Amino acid sequence: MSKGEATRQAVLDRAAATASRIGLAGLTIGSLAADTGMSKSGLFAHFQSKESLQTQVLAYARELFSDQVVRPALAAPRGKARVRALFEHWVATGKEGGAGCLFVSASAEYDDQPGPIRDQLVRDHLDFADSVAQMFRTGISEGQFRPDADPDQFAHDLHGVMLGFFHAHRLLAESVAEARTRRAFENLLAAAK
Amino acid sequence: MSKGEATRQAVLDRAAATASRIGLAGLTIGSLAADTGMSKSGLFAHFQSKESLQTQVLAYARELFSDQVVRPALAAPRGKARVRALFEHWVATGKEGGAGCLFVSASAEYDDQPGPIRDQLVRDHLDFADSVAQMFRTGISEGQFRPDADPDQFAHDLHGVMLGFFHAHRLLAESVAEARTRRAFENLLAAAK
DNA sequence: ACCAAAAACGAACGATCGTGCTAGAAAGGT
DNA sequence: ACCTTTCTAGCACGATCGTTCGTTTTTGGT
Repeated sequence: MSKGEATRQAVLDRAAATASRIGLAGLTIGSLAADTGMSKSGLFAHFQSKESLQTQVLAYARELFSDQVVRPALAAPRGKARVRALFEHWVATGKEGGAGCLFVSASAEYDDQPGPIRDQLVRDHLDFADSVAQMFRTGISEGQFRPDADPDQFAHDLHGVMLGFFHAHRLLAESVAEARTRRAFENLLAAAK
Repeated sequence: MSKGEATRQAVLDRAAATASRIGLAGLTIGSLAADTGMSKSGLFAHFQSKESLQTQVLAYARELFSDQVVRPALAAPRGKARVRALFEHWVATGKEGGAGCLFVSASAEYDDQPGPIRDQLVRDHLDFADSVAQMFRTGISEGQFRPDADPDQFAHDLHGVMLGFFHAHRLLAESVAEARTRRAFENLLAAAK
């Protein structure tokens, strides 16, 4: 990996961490340069514009999320166990301000602002929702879920459960957030069997 | 109502609308002044600081939300009907970018930034969650919900359902968002009976 | 060791940010 | 109709925003 690519990755890593705290729109070339010990112009040269920086942060976060949540789940046995593994890894990232948080806050920030950032968020979400639905579908064909259950509805519902988790855990710092989320998830699974 | 108070309200109304689109942190004295046809300093004089403006916008949005969602629900017969009315009005505000959206995006924005704004968001949410739980509790004593159901868990779950709705409706503009949300809500009610 | 290419820097730009200060316009009670 | 209070505009400030440009340093292949 070339030197330039290495620093680009380092910047993106730091940017993703910052963005999951103060939001993707709150990112600033200046403060990001200060964080990484670079000059503003030196950092800027790696990205052609601020918007490009933001979309690259998003792409970087998606890779992170895939590594931390999706791929580990795919390692679990297909069907219900895989859905459960997905949930567990998803919760785990949420507890430590991982990549999941970035998508939650970014989605809320850009849900009404057309442009490439929003487009990318939409694409990523649809992709991920499809993956979830597919995992659930496999559970149906394995006979672990009711055959008349709706995979897309399950993906939607699970997403709502996770949004509720992020809200309760990060905003309210409720110690019960995880317990409530687990109950909600189990209820979801129970309703599908 | 004095002239000053009238313009203050007008500014807050416009600010709330803008904030529900681009976020509470995205508010700007300058652009807000341009929107309302005032000078920057003339507008600023009504609020002592930007942060004060933001907290006042939040307070204004809470009144709006109470008027549009909570109070109409309280007009419905107690118990399950009231919970259902709450849900209906909640969905209605979400469909037209009302006050509910502001809280969703603001919560995501400030969930990791300590300060008065976050504090106010937490207070408002706890208050509202208590109201929801209380409505549900009444449903229990009316015999419409299982006596061993957990009112706080219900409030948490319903909130998750609504977050899922806002996400699907506003980000993805899914036409099925409302239908999925209704199904999720009915499942929640069914599980409580 | 040389040298082209890549990477980082420093300075500067116009714009806009939030925030004061001061003078004038409007409002409203008398 | 006056006078005090309230409201609004104009102007300026330091800071920071994203971005450009020219120069200097570093890198890595030969």
